[in-house]
Amino acid sequence: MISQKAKYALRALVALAKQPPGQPTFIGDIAEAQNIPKKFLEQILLDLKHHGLVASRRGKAGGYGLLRPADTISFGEVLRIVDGPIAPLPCLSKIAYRRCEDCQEEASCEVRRVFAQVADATRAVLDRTTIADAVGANLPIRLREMVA
Amino acid sequence: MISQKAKYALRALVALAKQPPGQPTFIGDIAEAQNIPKKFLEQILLDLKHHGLVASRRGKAGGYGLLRPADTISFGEVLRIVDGPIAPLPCLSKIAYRRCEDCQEEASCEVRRVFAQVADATRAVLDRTTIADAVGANLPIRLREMVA
DNA sequence: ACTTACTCTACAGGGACAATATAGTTTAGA
DNA sequence: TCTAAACTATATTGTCCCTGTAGAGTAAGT
Repeated sequence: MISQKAKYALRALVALAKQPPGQPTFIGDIAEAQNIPKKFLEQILLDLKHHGLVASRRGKAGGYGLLRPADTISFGEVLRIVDGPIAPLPCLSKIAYRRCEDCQEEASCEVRRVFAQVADATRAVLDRTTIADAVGANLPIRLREMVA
Repeated sequence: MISQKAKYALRALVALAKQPPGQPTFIGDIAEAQNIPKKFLEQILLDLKHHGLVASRRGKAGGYGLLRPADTISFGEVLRIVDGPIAPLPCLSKIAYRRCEDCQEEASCEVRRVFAQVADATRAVLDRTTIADAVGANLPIRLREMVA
């Protein structure tokens, strides 16, 4: 299960990607449209900003916008920022490897071997799919052809 | 991340599968060999027993053993018993479907669509791989050929 | 009977999750 | 300049789950 926070983050990024670039979008608008508690969304977007995914402008005409093109932001990257490692076992994480204290030798661990396959399959989807893909998949067929 | 409990359950089942069938194995022996807290393992095996994966005999010559052949017990089944749904979102679970209260319509949810692929890929591995596969993968090459 | 091992229920400590609260800072526009 | 709207930042709260312990009870072999 991914966290509620990660789901919010992805939905917010998709919403931002649909917005015309250049002019920022209010947190409040995203929160309302996406049914996300506003103060919670503030934290999330702030976090994404610290990681360079979005940019903000303060003041009355402020708001948030994507800092990088939507097709360079993968689901995997967002999940790692918000939820931490994707791997189902600490001993399979690339960004936060940790040995399992309770198993003798990693090389012969049957459980690890199976979950390594799971991790590979998961990463194949999450690191390949971008926010732009998600937005694109939702366009009407006709429109999608025009884009392609 | 899968829970520690699920990891213990899988390791215990693999250990039982390696044992000669017929005679039960002590919880204490498995706990020691696999570095699992004994009382915790008791709970786990009891749970697996209630779900028909293992059987137990009480008394001095008691212990646990697999109730079904190891090649009929999939990793997915064990995980669902111990950790609950495998799906990364409640709205993608087959055994415990729950609508996401906070998203408008499921059909057009971009996040859901992406994670549906993750769920499929994950299930493809977990529901296809059995305890017997895990045990078999660990045999020396020569022996594996003899089995095959 | 007695020992050993399984059965079952209860519960406790810690940490993560999902917010909420509060205080402060910045900017646009009247 | 003044102020409202918006972002920034930190602290706190309540709930739930994970991991593990404790202890009393039950069954079976010797």
